[in-house]
Amino acid sequence: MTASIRDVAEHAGVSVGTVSNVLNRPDVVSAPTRARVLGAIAALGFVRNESARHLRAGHSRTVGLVVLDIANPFFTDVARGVEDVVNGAGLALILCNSDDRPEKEAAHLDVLAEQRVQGVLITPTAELTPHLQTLRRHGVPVVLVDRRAPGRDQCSVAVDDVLGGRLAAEHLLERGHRRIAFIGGSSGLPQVQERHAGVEAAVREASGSDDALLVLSPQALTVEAGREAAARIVGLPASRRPTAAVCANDLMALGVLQEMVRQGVRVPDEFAIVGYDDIDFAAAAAVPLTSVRKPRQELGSRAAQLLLDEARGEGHEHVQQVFEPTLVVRESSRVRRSGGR
Amino acid sequence: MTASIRDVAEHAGVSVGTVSNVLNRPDVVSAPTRARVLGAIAALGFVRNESARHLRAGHSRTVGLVVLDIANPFFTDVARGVEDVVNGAGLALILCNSDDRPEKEAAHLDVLAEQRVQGVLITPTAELTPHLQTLRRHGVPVVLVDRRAPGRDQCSVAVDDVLGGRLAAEHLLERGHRRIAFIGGSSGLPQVQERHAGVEAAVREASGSDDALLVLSPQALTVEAGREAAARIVGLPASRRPTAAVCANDLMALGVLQEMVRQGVRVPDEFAIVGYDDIDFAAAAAVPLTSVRKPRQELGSRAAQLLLDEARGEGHEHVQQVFEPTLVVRESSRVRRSGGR
DNA sequence: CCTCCGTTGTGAAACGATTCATCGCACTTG
DNA sequence: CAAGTGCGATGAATCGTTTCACAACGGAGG
Repeated sequence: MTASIRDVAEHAGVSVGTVSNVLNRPDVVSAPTRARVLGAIAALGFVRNESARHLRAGHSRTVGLVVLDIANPFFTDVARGVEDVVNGAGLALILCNSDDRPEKEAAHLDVLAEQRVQGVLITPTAELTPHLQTLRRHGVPVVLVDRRAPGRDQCSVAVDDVLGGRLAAEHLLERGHRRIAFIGGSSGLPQVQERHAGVEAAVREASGSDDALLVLSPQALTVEAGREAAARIVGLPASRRPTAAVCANDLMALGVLQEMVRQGVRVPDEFAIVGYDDIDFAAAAAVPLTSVRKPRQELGSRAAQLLLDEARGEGHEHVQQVFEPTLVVRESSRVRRSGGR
Repeated sequence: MTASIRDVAEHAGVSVGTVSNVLNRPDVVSAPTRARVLGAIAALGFVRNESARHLRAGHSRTVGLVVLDIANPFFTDVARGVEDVVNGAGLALILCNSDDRPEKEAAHLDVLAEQRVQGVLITPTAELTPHLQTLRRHGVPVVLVDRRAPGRDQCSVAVDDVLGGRLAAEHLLERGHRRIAFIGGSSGLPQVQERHAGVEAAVREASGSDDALLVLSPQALTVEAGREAAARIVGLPASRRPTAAVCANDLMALGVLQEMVRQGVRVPDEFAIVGYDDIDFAAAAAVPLTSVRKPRQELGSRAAQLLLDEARGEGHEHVQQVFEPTLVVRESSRVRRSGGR
């Protein structure tokens, strides 16, 4: 169907080696020959077969990125950062979505392994999945994104989520909130656990115990889950009901906000909300969301740079980079309250 | 580095052909041999080289999707629909982002052509780019997404955007709005032009002329562009200022809403807003957005099905499918007004 | 005992691009 | 004039997998 390098050679009256030279080192080919070959390429509409190149070269020109939720703008922002760097290096990006499900993640990793990608960027569902281990044992560079590497033998680009959780909780405590909810998730993502730990530490320091902290763990980190969590909070007796929540991400925070508004609970007067990630939509919400900001795009671009460096080989040193999050205060937590109930 | 089929053959004491048979038609291999080969595969951690398979087979196991804006949830929803179908068929998806820039689109298409993808799903920046033409001439199936094919010789999955624009405008006209803005974009996307046409037709039918329609065309279809457009509207003298806007997509609508709120213009009382796409965030906005709903995920899954059918060959018939949009009314246009001043 | 047949397994020939040792040729130089 | 030099172009080998014609072998049937 498609013209091969042999067809081009024939059409131009040269050998395949010469065509390849025109493609890869034009300087060693004389001008007239080069012109003839280029003419043949144009005439036949020749397009290089990447698989053949790859097979011969031993390494492909693609990189894989596996995210937890493609519908979460946090990850599309990360993906943008990755894409810029990867495309800039002349490579193609295969973007995969695991939906926080280990089976889907495993399937994607299998495909990426078969494609012989130069490396994999991943926010994994679990710490050390067998598929990830296998990949690394095969010498495929793997960089963890938004997740700290457990050891020094691997690159990672993460955010200090304990600090993030602490920032969020301290902010609410300062505003006088005494009963706080942490709305996390049940899948056990370390990011969520760390945020939880930060919140817990802050609450404990402020109140001496963590009775003041209510922990909810819906299944997923989605808007829908946030709505459900809010409904449960509203259903609590007033004496035990928290007056504010730290959410594991902005999607949940938006869900909480929606449900609170729907139920007639005034935000932030009756209930304050702090989100996490500071996606663009946080600022556009019904009540603009206070959120913990992470350098989303930079997370992606830095991770991609580390991956490319590792893939290039030659004295690569593993880096476990940790960014510091900052708190962006908006309406959803603005009003000062006068101490507990 | 990685074990090849030859290593496996050696390790199992059989020929490469037999290993291949174990992989591709296990039934023709005797049970004991099969077991030995599978043992060797496990022992060596053998992973098929997809490029070599592809090279031999003549066709790859990947599909490309090129979207206009990966940060727009509309497209991530479409991508989800595509992914489900494509992965379900055992293929991998290469997701690319053109940012509505022809050069980026062209670069992505080049890469996809070199990868010899089975087909391309694309929301193109322009009608008939040379790169798309070339791709099709090479026999690569191309399905247009959210864009009607110009002829019958190609599959497409689109939405009737003229109707969508009309629904939005008629809704506002019914509510008594007499001066309406259409906030589109300058890049000339047909989708936007059609929405514009629908709005214009409705306004003309209602008022006999289209003096009542103010058209703004910021550069991009983003939140930021929406904010700028809103600022311009607020800056108009009251006598010429529209009382409502139809936006080319929800991102812009969110931007318009944000700026209006910031400037103290009450929505919907002083200014009504209708968005387009009905992304999930539309319902979570400061003032929940009225929007024109499209079957986002279905758009993707249907397009992917058509692509796979075409790629399979054998009596494929091109389909130009058009979905009907519906209007979802929310707060941002709820209040009835008493006719223009 | 010979032939035929079915079952397993073999090995070489592709697929398309790259690489590299080699060759032809024109020119320079001693 | 012979030898040396350097530029351009050549073509065979190679990457890993699949495919397919064919071989080896054991058993059944005549």
